[in-house]
Amino acid sequence: MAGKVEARKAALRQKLVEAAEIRIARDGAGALRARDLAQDAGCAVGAIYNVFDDLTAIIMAVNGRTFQKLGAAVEASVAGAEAEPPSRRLILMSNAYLHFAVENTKLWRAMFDLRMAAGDAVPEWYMTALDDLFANIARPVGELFPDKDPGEAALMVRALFSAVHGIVLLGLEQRISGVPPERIEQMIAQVLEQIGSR
Amino acid sequence: MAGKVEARKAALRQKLVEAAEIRIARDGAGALRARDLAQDAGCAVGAIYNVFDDLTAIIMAVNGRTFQKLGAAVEASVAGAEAEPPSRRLILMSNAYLHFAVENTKLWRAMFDLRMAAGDAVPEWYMTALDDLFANIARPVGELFPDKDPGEAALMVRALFSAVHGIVLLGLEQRISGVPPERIEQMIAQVLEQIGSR
DNA sequence: CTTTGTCTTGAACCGCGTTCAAAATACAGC
DNA sequence: GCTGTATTTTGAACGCGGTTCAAGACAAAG
Repeated sequence: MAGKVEARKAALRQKLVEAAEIRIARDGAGALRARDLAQDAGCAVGAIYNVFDDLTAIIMAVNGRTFQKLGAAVEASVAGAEAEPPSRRLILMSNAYLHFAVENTKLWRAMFDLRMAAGDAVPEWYMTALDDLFANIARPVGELFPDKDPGEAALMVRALFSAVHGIVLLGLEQRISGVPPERIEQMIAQVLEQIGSR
Repeated sequence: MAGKVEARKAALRQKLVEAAEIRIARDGAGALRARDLAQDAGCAVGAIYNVFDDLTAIIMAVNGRTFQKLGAAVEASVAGAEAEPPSRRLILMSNAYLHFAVENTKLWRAMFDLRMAAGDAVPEWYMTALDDLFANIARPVGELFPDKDPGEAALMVRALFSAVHGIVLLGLEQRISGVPPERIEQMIAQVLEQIGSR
């Protein structure tokens, strides 16, 4: 039976990622414990390290899945809305981002909490997913500012994404704004409408 | 000699906070070690706990000082610029915020990294410092939108702060934008100018 | 069936926040 | 001062948690 080991490894990988996803979603990435994970996956603690370099590698794997879902949610929010004005589409995407963050707070946080270990090579899937997300934002931005050169437009795309991210981040943080999601929607709309109607 | 103990305690408090500030500024809050701190302050590990509840309390104390400095830097950036148009003043404050973050990255990060332990009472100094900061932002916002009611204006203030915070945060993060500070200034200006000139 | 290389196991290692019993120190009453 | 009591300071020890590693289990080849 050749390849049995490979299959075992792959199965363990998947079980570990699934267990980690459940635990992160419930308790946050900071509460993830190797021993709990091993128990969930029905393996020894040491086995984890045959399949992943360390715990952060598992969190990264979970983050990959989260990023996929986030991208899909944002993309879906403007599917079939091509006729809407560009600023409206920006607001739709931002609200999709907000709602994803509200409904998957712990998983969403895990994506940004993880301090990248000493700048060693951002994973390729990360850059791809990010580029996809930015491409969606770039379309309405291009319509709003047709005279901007590509470099400036790219900067604007990042600026808008970061701005919305900031509003969602601090809006969900108790100590800074601590306001209900409807208020956060208002904040996003206030800012983006100003930009759209200049 | 009554009160000798108090004096000792106060001196230890200060030495610990100073040592912690130096270490956080250099290595980040995550690298703060109780044993290192005790050595820096010339006391036993246990002594730390006679003076602070735990390590996060020390980080909080450092954050308090950082917040003071940040507030002062932002306020100074618009001192004597009352004649400038409001959107220009918003940009001045944002750039001050950016430069503070660039020059004190680790200390600035520490303020936001600290997960507030289960929502138990945000410290009073925190709310005060935040309100002071928001008051500075509220002035130009009030001039830009004189017709907005107070509630909406307050929301706008928070939205703008959060947006700028987001741009600075992700701008300094390698994996998302990873652009030089001048570009971050451009991003802020792009967004705020759109808002100012509606 | 034996050999050899690989996988799996979980006890052990180590770093680190925090605690606590013992030693040191401060203070009050004489 | 001196002695007894209370408080503070000490640092070794505790507990937790990520990671390692020597020993046993297992798979593939001869």
